[in-house]
Amino acid sequence: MVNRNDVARHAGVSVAVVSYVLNDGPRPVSAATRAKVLDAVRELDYRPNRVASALRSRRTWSIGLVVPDNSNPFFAQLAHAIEDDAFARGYSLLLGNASGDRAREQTYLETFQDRQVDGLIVVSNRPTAELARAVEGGVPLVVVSDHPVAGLPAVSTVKADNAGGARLVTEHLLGHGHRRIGCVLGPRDSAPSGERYAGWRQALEAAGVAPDDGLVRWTSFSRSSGHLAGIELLSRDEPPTAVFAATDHQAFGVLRAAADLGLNVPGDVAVMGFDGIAEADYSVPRLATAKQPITDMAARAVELLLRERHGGTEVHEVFPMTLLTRGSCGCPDPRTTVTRLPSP
Amino acid sequence: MVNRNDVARHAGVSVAVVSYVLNDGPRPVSAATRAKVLDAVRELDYRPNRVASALRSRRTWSIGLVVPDNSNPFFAQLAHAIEDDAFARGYSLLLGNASGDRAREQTYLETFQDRQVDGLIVVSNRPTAELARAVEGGVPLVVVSDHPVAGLPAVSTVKADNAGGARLVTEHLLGHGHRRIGCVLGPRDSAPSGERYAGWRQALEAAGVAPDDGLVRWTSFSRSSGHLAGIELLSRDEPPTAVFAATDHQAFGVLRAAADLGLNVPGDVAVMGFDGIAEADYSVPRLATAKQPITDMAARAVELLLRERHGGTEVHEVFPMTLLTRGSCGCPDPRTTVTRLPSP
DNA sequence: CTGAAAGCGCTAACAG
DNA sequence: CTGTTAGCGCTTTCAG
Repeated sequence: MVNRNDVARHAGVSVAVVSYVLNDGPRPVSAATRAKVLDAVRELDYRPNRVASALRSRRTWSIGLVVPDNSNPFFAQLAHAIEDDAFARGYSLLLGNASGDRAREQTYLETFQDRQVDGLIVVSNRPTAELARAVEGGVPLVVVSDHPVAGLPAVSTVKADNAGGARLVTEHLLGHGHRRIGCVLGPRDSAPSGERYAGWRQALEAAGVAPDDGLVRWTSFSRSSGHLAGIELLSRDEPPTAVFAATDHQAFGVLRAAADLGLNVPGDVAVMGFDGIAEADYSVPRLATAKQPITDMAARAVELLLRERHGGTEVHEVFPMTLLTRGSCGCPDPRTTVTRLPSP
Repeated sequence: MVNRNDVARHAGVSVAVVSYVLNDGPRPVSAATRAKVLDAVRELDYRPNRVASALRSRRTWSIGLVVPDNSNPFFAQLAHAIEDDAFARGYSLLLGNASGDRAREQTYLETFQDRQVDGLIVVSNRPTAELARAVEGGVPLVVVSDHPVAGLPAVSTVKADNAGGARLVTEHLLGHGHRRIGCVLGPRDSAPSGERYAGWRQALEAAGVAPDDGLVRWTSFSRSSGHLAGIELLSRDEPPTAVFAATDHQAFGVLRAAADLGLNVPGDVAVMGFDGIAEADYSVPRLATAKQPITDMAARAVELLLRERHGGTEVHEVFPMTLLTRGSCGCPDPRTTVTRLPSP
């Protein structure tokens, strides 16, 4: 493999000059010398070894991303958005799935630090404080989707307004005239889950409807859990007339449950989700939901992460959610009526 | 940061011994010395710098994965499966999205090599030969989902039996009595797309039905393209009574198109997809499809990649597909009939 | 403006 | 069984 010494020899300059040219500094180089070096680089097809560069400069130009499960569309879309930003800034992305395994998540936190990543973005069920403890080495860390706790180490966080989003959804269902609104949540110890539950309660109470915990299901954030919870709720003697699911994934499960029970959505039961993943626009009926501004959150997470290199102070950002009304909540579905196209 | 010198000093041994202990070789170490070293490691909370180790040993314990789009469930599930295998073997995964941009894909191929990955797995629309050219540095490469071309450099490939899968699907629709079977494909220059088209033709011809290219739509592998193609096909004067879509994503678009046109699936039109992504089991109706053995393919890709380190010869593997019949093709949906559960 | 030289932290001969 | 030492390829200070 051709290395920097070969280039220096070929160009008839010292190895330092090759660095100066390639890194545009830290010392200036005359135009003539620069040209000689660039020619040599081209002729030898030289590509700097980023590992050696990282060792010396203490900068790997890589960031680590740990998510619960990259095949869950919400995390997938978040990961893609983060990768976009990282790529634009010249960083590469190391991706790890916790896969519901604390030990595995911990291993990734450690191995990414051992690999000297320039920063770590973590999406986790674990409280931020616990994650911060795992990152004592001084690697910048940004936590996505958990809430900050007072008196933490310098960890920035980025999350959506979970309670506000849940209120938006619940208020919208109330607006459709529903009073018995079921609520499918994630695990009890998940912070986002608790906040979405709170939003559901707040909206009901504000409307003078007593929240009925018999209509609440604490389960896990998956389609199958949503399906099961949906079957349970919709099989009650007095079933809810609408269901709010804490993730779009769970809402898909509820849509399935309704179909399994021969119920029409939104006629017999309205369904709304949470997250605003892209696939929500392609279910039948289309899934009404509240959208997290995924790309904005991703952009901010990367920005905060890289800013911390320069010793910024930590920031806790909460992003507002947007209501997306579609067929499943009882709103007219804009594209449901399609004029028949002429055959080509 | 505590480094290996600190450990050696603390343990009262030489730096070499620290290496021998931590790497379990290449020289043996007495039990007593080993204990001293391990104690020092624990007391100092020492973690080896993997960058330095990589520079010296020429092994990064990382592999690069380039996919078109990690938020597409098929690639997401493939990436997850690959990450699982990599993790189990102690490798970390660098993930890059080509995002439909040749230049970006090329940049990733290069930057991952510059980062000295131990291997590269690429899923791409570009022909394998072209990818192989981008990887001259001798980095092991495995291409997923494209077909091999004779006379290539040593590149192993892994793919599903696209034509066979398409035949399975088409034969199944024929078995349901359909004769006018539409076909929604990806881009014309995509090899998998061409093979799925061939499978559709073969099945029709074998059944004595003349393939009608008026029922074929070459488009892109997305939900929206599937939707548009579905609207077109189903709005014809003589619409197909069944549609085979070359990806599940496209099939979701076709399901939407049917709903938009007020058509019942499978009553008015049967729909089948291709890929077997997890979400196909949660659409309404459930999407019948042919499943690629994603985890097997991922496992094999990683295995071939790492085997090449030891100078194996290239292999081209084709994985068989499995038919998954569900409500959308006209088969009874096992879980459609659910006994009402008693209220809790 | 350019060159020489000292490492970054680790591995693995080679020597004892 | 253990210690010494020469780098891996690069960056950057310090001299010239």
